[in-house]
Amino acid sequence: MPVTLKELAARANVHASTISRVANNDPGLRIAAATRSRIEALLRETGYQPNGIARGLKMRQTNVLAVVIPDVTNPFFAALFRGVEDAAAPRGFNVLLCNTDGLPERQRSHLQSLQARRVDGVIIASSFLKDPSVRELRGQKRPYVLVNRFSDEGEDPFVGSDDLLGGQLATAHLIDLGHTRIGHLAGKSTVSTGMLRRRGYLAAHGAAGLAADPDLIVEAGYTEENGEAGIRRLLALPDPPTAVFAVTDMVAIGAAEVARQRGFRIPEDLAIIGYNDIPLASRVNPGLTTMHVPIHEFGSVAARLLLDQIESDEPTRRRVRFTPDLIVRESTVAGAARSQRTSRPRVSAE
Amino acid sequence: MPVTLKELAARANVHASTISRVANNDPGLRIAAATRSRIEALLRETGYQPNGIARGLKMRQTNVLAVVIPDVTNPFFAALFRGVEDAAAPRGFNVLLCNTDGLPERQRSHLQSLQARRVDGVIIASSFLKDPSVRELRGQKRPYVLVNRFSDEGEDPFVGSDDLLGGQLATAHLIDLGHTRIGHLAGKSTVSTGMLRRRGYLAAHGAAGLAADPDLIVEAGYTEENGEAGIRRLLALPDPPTAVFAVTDMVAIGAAEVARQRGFRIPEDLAIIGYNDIPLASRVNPGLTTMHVPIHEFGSVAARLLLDQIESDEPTRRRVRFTPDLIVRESTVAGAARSQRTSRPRVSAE
DNA sequence: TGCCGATGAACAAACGATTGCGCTAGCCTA
DNA sequence: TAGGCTAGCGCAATCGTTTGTTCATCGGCA
Repeated sequence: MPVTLKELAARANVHASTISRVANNDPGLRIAAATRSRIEALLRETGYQPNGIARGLKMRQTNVLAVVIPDVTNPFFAALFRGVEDAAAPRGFNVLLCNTDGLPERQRSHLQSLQARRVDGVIIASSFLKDPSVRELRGQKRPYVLVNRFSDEGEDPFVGSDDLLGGQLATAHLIDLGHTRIGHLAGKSTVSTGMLRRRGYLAAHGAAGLAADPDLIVEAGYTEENGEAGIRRLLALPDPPTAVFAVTDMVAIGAAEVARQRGFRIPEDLAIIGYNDIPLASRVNPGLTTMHVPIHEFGSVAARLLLDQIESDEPTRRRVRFTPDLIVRESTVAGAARSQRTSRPRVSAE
Repeated sequence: MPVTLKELAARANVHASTISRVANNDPGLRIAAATRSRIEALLRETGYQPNGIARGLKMRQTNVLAVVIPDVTNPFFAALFRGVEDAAAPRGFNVLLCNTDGLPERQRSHLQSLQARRVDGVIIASSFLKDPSVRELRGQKRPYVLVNRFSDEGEDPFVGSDDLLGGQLATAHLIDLGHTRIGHLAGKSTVSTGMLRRRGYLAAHGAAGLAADPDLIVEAGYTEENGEAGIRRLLALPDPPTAVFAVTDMVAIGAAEVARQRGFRIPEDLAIIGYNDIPLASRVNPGLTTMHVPIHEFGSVAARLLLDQIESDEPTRRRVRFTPDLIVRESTVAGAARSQRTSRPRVSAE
């Protein structure tokens, strides 16, 4: 049972408040040197640590952040979380992790629970374009930051990549390689990344004077299984694509696996490009061409945005968008250098 | 600003305590039907949620668990965490995630912070054999469970695999394939998994009447980089091994990568077996032969052990050990069926 | 009519910390 | 010697709940 202020007070023959001031190094504290050293000795001796709960109640601050993601088993979100914790821990914050599996009801119940717990801030990388739970969050005064995906009109604080540009660059890469029938394993149109990357895909076609065949766009999802199912539909087409832009690396990996099982050589018969450059991307065979985004930084920047809001006690509307970067590997260009980065990512913040 | 009991009390013309009893559905509560429905309507209308901090202070329970791991970016620990959360969330618990990067001082500082926060229980998958921070934990009355690695004399509650047997089975597999010079990329001897799997490696040699060459054992570590460095040392030997047992899949993957870069064909020139069967293992090329352990279950069983302790308010000494299972892939047997599981894992609990 | 037992709800004391303010010595000054 | 200043602490309210106890009211019964 940890020691309390009151017990220490009894032992030192002073009032609890005095112990508290000494422990907290109250700057304006006038105290006899003897008393101070007596108390300090006692603090060291007992290894006193203030009860964070009581302190949280009084101070109205818990020093806890929460991260809400679909699934930490997905390397993208694991890296994101590390970014958050690496920025939060040095500033004395612990981080709760909540997995939603992409289910709105789990997201709602997690957010409710977080509100009841009075966490100081929430990072959500799991939101939909029209997301009631995010709307609620806007109503409260609790700081929050959206990561990777944004919601609605985009008035929320946000950290992510320029998905429109990314989708465009990815598709343009395939076009540059001479492909004209390019499939798109798209994300949900209810999710910003899905919508924007798809728009980028279309924009690249437009810019190249290519007509985009609607049949070549299948709304897959974000998981490996989604990629497997999606590529099956594309390959079943009468005139199947020679290249595919997948909305995420996991989708691309699932697609590549199925294609290979069906005897397609990659990239000769089917070129594939993903998005995010998760660690796994450079490790699969063949290495996955993809759009690199600074995942770890997403997390740390989001955390800093949150912490600054908490410390300054005023909300922000800052939106930080990183420019994605094409990484060419063997899944689009046979014999490409593995794992080579073409340039450093740039950042644009508003 | 969320509504408080006192405010509701004023609005309903009753005392705060009455609201509290209604909200908590106090079984022995005698209350006029009219009052009750008036209060219930108010509760619904305002969406009242008790302040978890105040409640935690009074009840001496936070409904928060913590998971302490080296790095969630490692798929093994990500899966472990999911297991914990999947078991904890339905019972109303949230879970803090703490990454230590294997640094004892970060572990200490996290554990201190967790103690100050009065989390209800701690799951540690990052402990050393002689671990001062675990020793401290034993001193407190806070429930804890060690996962995967245990500490000291092994009197702590624990969930993991039978590492001695696992090491033995892995090595025996290589011996069965005809290898006689088998390298071991070992874990730290200060960590239970490292020590036991190494012992299993030696035991398999003994059982087969093979002499184990001490030069073939290099204490590598647990990361991919450790595997890369380790295999370099093994390959630099005058009489290098024809097969390698790596203490974890990540180490095996690092080793395989370097070996392949050096022109070794796997498994023809060098057979490699790992441990844990992380998702990545079936996806690298060639597929990694490994010892399967139920990672997700590690987490969920550990969480249940913890929750049972918390609810019953009495500590446990239960130790649950799963039997690892050989999964043969192409990294030891050319043309082996990918991803095939030989049998269901069995469990032994004490 | 007077007493008693339910009934329905208020009171108040925690839980452990923080913090503005008040109080008591002692010393200095006029 | 009285009044004032200051150093050095203690007091007590507060954060929002929970929960054992007390209190008032009312109906029933003798």
